[in-house]
Amino acid sequence: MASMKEIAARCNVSVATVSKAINGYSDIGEDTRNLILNAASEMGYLPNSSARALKTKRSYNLGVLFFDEGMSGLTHDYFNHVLEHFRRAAQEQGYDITFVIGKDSGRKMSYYDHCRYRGVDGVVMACVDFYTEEVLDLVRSNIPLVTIDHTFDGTIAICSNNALGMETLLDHIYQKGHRRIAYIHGENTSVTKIRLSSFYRTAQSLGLDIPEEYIRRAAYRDADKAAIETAELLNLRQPPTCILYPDDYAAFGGYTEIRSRGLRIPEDISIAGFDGLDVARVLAPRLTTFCQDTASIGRLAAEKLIDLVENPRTTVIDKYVVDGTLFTGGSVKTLRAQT
Amino acid sequence: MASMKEIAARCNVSVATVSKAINGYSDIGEDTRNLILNAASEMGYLPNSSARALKTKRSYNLGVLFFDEGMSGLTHDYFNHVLEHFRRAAQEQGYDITFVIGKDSGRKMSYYDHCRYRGVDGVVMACVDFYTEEVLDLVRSNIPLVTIDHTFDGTIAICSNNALGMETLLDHIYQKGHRRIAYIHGENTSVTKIRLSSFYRTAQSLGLDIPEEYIRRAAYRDADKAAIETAELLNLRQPPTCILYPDDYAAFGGYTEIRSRGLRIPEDISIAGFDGLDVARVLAPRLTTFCQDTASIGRLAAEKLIDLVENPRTTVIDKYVVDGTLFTGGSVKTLRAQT
DNA sequence: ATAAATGGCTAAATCGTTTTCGTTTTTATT
DNA sequence: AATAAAAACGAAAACGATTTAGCCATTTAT
Repeated sequence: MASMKEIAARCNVSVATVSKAINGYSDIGEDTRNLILNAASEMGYLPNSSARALKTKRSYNLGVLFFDEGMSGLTHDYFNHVLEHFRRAAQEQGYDITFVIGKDSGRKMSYYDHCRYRGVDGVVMACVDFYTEEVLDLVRSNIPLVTIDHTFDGTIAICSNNALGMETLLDHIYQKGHRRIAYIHGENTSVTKIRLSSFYRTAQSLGLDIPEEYIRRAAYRDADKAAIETAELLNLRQPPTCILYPDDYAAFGGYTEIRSRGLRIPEDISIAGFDGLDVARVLAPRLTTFCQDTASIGRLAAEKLIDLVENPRTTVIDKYVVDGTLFTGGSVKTLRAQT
Repeated sequence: MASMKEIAARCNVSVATVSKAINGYSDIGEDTRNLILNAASEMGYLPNSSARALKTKRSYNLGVLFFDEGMSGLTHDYFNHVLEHFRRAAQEQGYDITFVIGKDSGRKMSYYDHCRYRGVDGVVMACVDFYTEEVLDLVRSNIPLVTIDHTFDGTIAICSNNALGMETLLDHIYQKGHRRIAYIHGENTSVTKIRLSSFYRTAQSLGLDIPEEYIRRAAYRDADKAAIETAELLNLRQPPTCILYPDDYAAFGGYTEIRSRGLRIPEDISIAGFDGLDVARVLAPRLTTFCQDTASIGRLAAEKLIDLVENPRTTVIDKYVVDGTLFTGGSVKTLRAQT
């Protein structure tokens, strides 16, 4: 309500002086500054973010771009954990966030246009299909960008260490004595590719032979599909002794299918998830899974993005890899070594 | 990049004319309008939201205020479902959303100040502690407001029909033959109060006698506490035959505790949840629960808030109650009637 | 033929800041 | 005492839109 103009009038100074006093410029006398600051707080002055943004071209707003196969948006477990920490870190530094949508959401504006329209200072993007024209337009623009779990040339990337996760998980299972290990992987994203290749690489270095029929596919968080694929695996003449799932939630589909056949976990078959979200904690036996460090990922993304916004560089090739940790539940049985 | 000024220059008209042409005013000739519109799209014109907001005092931004005991934020299952639909509905109508934070988040600005600073056109609030001074300042302000699952005088409220939910659930369980029914309720919020009183009311109308020791407390989504309370209930000399939980996730704590004692669900004891979120779907047996209609709640909140923003009224006392539906899983056993 | 109404357009003020470039006054330097 | 330098402040333009009031030229009514 109260503007600089009113403060200026009250203090008999110009609005330029008010602006400088409030923004801590050095060419304002001690006494006038105090006069102005007191008046400002008495009058409940707040800067007008629109006016400021208009003039400075800095909105203190960060765009969040998220799009996944299932259109789950904020209900996406992994993403909302990352985003929650991103939001906190951003807001601690005075940045608010805005959800960027594109034509897929029925609007005429593209992602890039939406960003321009709102004047966001930077954008974080996650889990989208990274290769549509609309996304690439944004990537090629001069808007500071941080990608999560994907690497573009010339952008900052924050990546969960999926390769390590898969390696750790598989190694753990191997150490427990398992040799027939199946992997139901997720949709065709860069994350999945990394996990899959890590799976093969680790298997090879362990000397494991993974029959092709042990590799199957179910979408992220699709428990029903996971159950179906589990059934397929169990029906094999030589079923696996352990099944890996794309995420903890999908692993539930496994629990269901396995138990509906009267089999027990882990006595009759072992399973493991990926993500380490809350759901993994509540099952009995607890699910062995690889916990991604969503807090660090979100926070780091915010910090690096803000740093890029405030210290523009022409070329950026930073990639930060965030490690996770293995959570050992009771869903993987210790077998005596057998080949 | 391209501003109205540039379009005006290119078309040899004034910027006023450009503005009117773009905003569909009637006093612009057919031909000039087309000229301008073509130039605008060729030049990739986009309105500048800051400039527009500065002049019109309408930001097309809606504030989202959410605060819960556990600081779960976007990871809160019920809330993120509601919010996802709120966001979609809002963005369909050209509104973006901004997370409003207050002093609790370590910033110097209060909720109200944050709203003023960003010039949000309206605010939706949910699941916060509705009676802090900071929140009340916002409620008493002249910013259009919609509350979710809480009623203030003079604001629009969108409420999930928790009373119906509890009644439906309890009635269902009663019909299944249960008479000794325990209820582990959530934290002390208005929602919990409604459910609790509905529980008592329904119990009374069914002629049920609920011993005080059957009523216990665990925070929302606190599976561990729920497990502890479950243990207490099972240790009673006269344990219940069915236990109600504050939410589906908490019910998991029940599964765990119950099974760790070698008891079976529902053969030895029945349980039911509340919320009907995805997690309820993946357990075996599926959890009987009351599904809140988060999609309708979120969408309705957006529609009503935007309507209020665009059609200001001085007094508002609307309350919309959104019904949910019972999901009958296999977690409640049919007993032969016994008193 | 004149007055009134209409259509099509513009000038200019305004929203609330930031920022450049002065100007004035004071203080330091020689 | 003259000059230079520093300190404190202000005028005004600019950011990109919206909107009011008015102007001019036609058209229509009288």
